[in-house]
Amino acid sequence: MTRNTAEVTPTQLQAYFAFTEVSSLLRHAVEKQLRDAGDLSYVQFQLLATLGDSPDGRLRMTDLADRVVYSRSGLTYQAQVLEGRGLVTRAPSSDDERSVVVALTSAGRDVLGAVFPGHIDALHRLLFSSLTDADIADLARILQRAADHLRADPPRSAAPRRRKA
Amino acid sequence: MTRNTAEVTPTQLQAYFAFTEVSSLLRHAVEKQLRDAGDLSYVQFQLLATLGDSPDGRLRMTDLADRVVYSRSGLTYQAQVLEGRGLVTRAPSSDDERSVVVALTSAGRDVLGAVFPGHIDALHRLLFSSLTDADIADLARILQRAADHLRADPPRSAAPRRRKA
DNA sequence: TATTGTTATACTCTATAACTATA
DNA sequence: TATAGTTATAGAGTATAACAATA
Repeated sequence: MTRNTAEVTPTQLQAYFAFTEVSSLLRHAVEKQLRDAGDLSYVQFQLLATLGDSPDGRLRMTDLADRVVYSRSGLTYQAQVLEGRGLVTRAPSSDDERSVVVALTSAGRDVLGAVFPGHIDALHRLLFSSLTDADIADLARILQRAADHLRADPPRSAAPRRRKA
Repeated sequence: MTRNTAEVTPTQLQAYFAFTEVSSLLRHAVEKQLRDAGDLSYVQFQLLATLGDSPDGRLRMTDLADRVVYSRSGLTYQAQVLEGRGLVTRAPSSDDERSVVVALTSAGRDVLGAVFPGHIDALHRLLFSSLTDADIADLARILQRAADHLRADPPRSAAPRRRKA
C-alpha cells in the first residue's frame, strides 16, 4: 500500500485535472481544424509556426527539434515531408558544415496564413469565449511562469546529448 | 491575403502559447515517468485512472471512450492490450446485451498505485513548485470553467454518432 | 432503424541504434 | 572525441469503414 502519494491538495488536483482536460479537448479540436484547413498535423503546424516566429524564418534542425520537443530523427522525417510539399527548404549552414538550416518558403507562409484565421477562431470559440479578460491575463502570467520553469529542466530533443555548455 | 485573423490580443496569444508549451513539456515528462514506473502509455494511464475514478471502477466502452476523447476502435485496441496484461476485464452488460463493461482489476489498481506517487512528484517538481498557492487556485478556477465550456461542445468519441438525446 | 462494439486495414508517427561527416 | 544530421527499422497507436449483434 503505497498510499502515501506525498502532499497534494484538492485544489492542486483540480488544477491538474482541469488542465489535462482542457489540453486534451483543445488539442483534438485544433488538430481537426488544422487538418481541414491546411492538411497539417499538429506537429507540422508547430514546426511551421516556430519557423515563422523566428527571425528570417530559419532555424537549425537541432534548435527546431528542441523548441518543439522532438527527437532528431522525428524531425528529419517531418522535415522531409514538409520539404516534399514545398513548405520548407533545407540547406547546409555556411557557418558549420554539419548543420542544416530549415527555412520557411513563401508557400509555407501561405499555408500558415491559410490556417491561422481558423485557428484563432477556434481558440475564441473554444477557450477565450468562456473567460474574462482578467482570467486570460492571469492565465498568461501564471502559465508563462510555469513554462519558464519547465523549460529550465533539461528535456533535450535527444536524451544522450548535452546542452551547449 | 486573409490577413484579417480576427481580434487576438497579445495577452491572449501569450496565454495560448504558454498553455501549449506547458502542455507539451508536461506531457513529455509525464509520459516518461509513466513508462518508467508502470510501462503505461499516457492513454493507458488515462483509461485506468478514469476507471479508478468512477464508482465500482467500471464503465461502458462508449462512456470510457467519451471521457478520454477516443475513438471506439482505438479503445477496443487499448482495452485488449490492458486486458491481456490483466489490468482490466471486459464483460457484457446485463442491462444491455450490446454493451461491454470494462472493470479495473486489483492488478490494475496496483499499477495505478505504483505509478501515482511518481506522477504526483513529477507534478510537484515540474509544475506546482514554480507557482504560489494563489496561482494554483486561480488556475483551478479558470481552467475548470474552460473545461466545462469545452465539454459542452459535442466532440464525441466517434463523429457520426450522436449523444443520448 | 439506431446503437454498441469489434475487426480488417492502412497509414502516420515516433524513437532507438547505427552510421556518415564535420568541428 | 563530440556534435549534427540521416537512415534503417521496427513498433505503437490511430482512425475509417464494414460488419455482427442487440434494442
